[in-house]
Amino acid sequence: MQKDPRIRPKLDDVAARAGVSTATVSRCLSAPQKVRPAVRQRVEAAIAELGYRPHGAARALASRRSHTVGAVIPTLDNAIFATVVQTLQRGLAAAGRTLLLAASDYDQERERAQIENLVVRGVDGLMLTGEARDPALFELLARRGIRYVNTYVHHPGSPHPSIGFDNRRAMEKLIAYLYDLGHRRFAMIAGIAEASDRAGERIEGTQAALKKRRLKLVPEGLIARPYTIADGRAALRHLMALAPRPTAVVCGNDVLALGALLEAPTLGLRVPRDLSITGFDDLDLAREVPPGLTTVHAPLEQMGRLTADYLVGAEPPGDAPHHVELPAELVVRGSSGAAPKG
Amino acid sequence: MQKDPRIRPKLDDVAARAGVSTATVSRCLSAPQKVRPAVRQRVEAAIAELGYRPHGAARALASRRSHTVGAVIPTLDNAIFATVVQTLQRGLAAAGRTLLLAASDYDQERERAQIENLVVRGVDGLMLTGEARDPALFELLARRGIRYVNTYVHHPGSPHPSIGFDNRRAMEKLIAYLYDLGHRRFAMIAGIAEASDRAGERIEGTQAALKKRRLKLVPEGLIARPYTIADGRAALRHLMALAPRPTAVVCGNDVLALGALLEAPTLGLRVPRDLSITGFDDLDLAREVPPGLTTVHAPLEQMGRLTADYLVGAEPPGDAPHHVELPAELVVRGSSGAAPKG
DNA sequence: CTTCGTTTTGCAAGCGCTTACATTTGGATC
DNA sequence: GATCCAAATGTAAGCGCTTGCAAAACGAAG
Repeated sequence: MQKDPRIRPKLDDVAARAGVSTATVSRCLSAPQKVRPAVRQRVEAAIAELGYRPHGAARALASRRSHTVGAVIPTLDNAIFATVVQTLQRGLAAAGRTLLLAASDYDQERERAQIENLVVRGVDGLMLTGEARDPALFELLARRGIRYVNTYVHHPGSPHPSIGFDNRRAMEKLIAYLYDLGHRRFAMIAGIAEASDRAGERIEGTQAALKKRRLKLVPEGLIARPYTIADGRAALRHLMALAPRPTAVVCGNDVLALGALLEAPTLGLRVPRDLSITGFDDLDLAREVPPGLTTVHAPLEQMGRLTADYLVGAEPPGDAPHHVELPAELVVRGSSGAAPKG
Repeated sequence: MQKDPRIRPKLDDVAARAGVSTATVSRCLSAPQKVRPAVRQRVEAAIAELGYRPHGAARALASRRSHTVGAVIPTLDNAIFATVVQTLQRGLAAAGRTLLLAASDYDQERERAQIENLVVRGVDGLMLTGEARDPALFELLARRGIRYVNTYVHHPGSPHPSIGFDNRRAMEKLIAYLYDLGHRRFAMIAGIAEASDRAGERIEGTQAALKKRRLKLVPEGLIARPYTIADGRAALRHLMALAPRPTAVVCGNDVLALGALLEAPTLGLRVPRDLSITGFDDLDLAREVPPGLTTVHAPLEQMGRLTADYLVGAEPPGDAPHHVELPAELVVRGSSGAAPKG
């Protein structure tokens, strides 16, 4: 194989061409202010002429920083993760970092594997989804000095940094609102708690809020389903076959709620007159689909941005773990209203 | 700083502990069948006891392969990219590769920067969106021997590998279908051609198909908009203010079509009786929103899977560029029907 | 023109691993 | 047992860059 120096020139080549040492070229790349303008210009010219591009792995090896951040999310199929990843990626790119993305498909073992993999890849920071995972993983991250943060949750007491919102409290607000509208018979179409601690917290929050009001879900009124519109539809059919029928169906997320909302007419139900339906997340669609979906707004952009800031941040993590609570506000739209009489 | 060997043990430590050379440990990691089971076991025990994890950058530097694949997409905010990235990621993970993700936000300059960045990171392969970009970038990839592929397009004549579908042909099918239903007055709500060659191809495909039938878009009947539901709504209002009114509104993608579909009732229009609306992509929602959106199915999962296979593939790229055409089938649902009389 | 204190530069030792190539080992064969 | 071959293992030279430290260059001050 012919060794053509034009192909993949290295630091040495640039140094030779510019008539300086490799150290100087290296400094031009990572700390330009440390090198005299005249020299820098020569070096930059050499770089441009040779089409030189630094070798990331070599840099990472020598400098012990990869300028890379990892994220492990359940799936990109749901906009709530896609949006956060999108914002995160933007923030990282702006700070010269590259995003390594992994999806766990809601599988604990796969999540572990992905985290390990990202650690091996040398990420400087790591965004995680939720908090439910083997403590050994957190230990691993701590031992390697990798900055990480749990997102989509807010656990002020936890030793692990988090940036997110309080899922339980949001459900409390929602139930309070529906209760004040006169609803007393509640049902819930929830996500799978085993797969997602956020789904679990929303269920718990709902149950706690009801209990506080001396209510509970109607018998068999809690259905847990994965996140698809079809699941939401099917679940609503089930719930509406119960007696007594619930007057309010609280959904663990907007996708399920959308399914319920679309199914209602086919069951001869008018929303919100016969039935109130609520979601969680506030997807774009929640605003668009008639009559508008009452839901809880998940502050996704904020979460992504703050996560990027935190993971890129230089300040050494303080003594207390970093906890940021973002507001998850109730958004009232047309899908909820006064409970039907009787 | 105390040097605790338990923290970040290295290959040497494992080798010492197992009483073998570093070469053997290395082989245990990357070619286990080359080492005798007894020895391998000792090494694996040592690895486990020490909690050893290889150093990705060092591996990449020494082996000249990063086991990393990059993807540059316009945005994750649109499910059509999220789905492909999701599938791609799965395929890569299954092959032991990690995905580096970058979004260009439909900006050429940003795309260039992202590609360069991924090259510097040492990706072994690269998924690109569309084909419209500075040839210098393709040269760069070729020079570095990085395998890449354009997706979402099919350009059999191009020197650059592609895995995707024929956007023009899909529009031809769609127009043929509408024409046969009696439609003669067409309008289009398209994506921005400057930002996306796919959007451009869909416009051209539509215009060509109409021309072939001695038709064209009604005057001022082509509106280009970014991808949001609100844009689709606004665009439909514009189009319906034209005289004569179009009887079929062809949309460049499902999001715009959804907007149009949701706006129609507020304009007093019944779909498909007064107006036919079509989309492109076949999002999950297209099936769910009444009366169902007629659209073109974009084979996203296939595209993601094949892209992963190709980028992971070992066979050296043949002499002819790799081109895979995926079917983009018309999916007829309730939003299209016979043209209204008169 | 010295002398000193600052920058600026260069030198060279790694960073942790892979992999030709050389050497040893373990059997199979005679 | 001796002989030979293939398979297993070890040796050590990098992979391309960063960075602590030393040397040189530069100016300001005397």
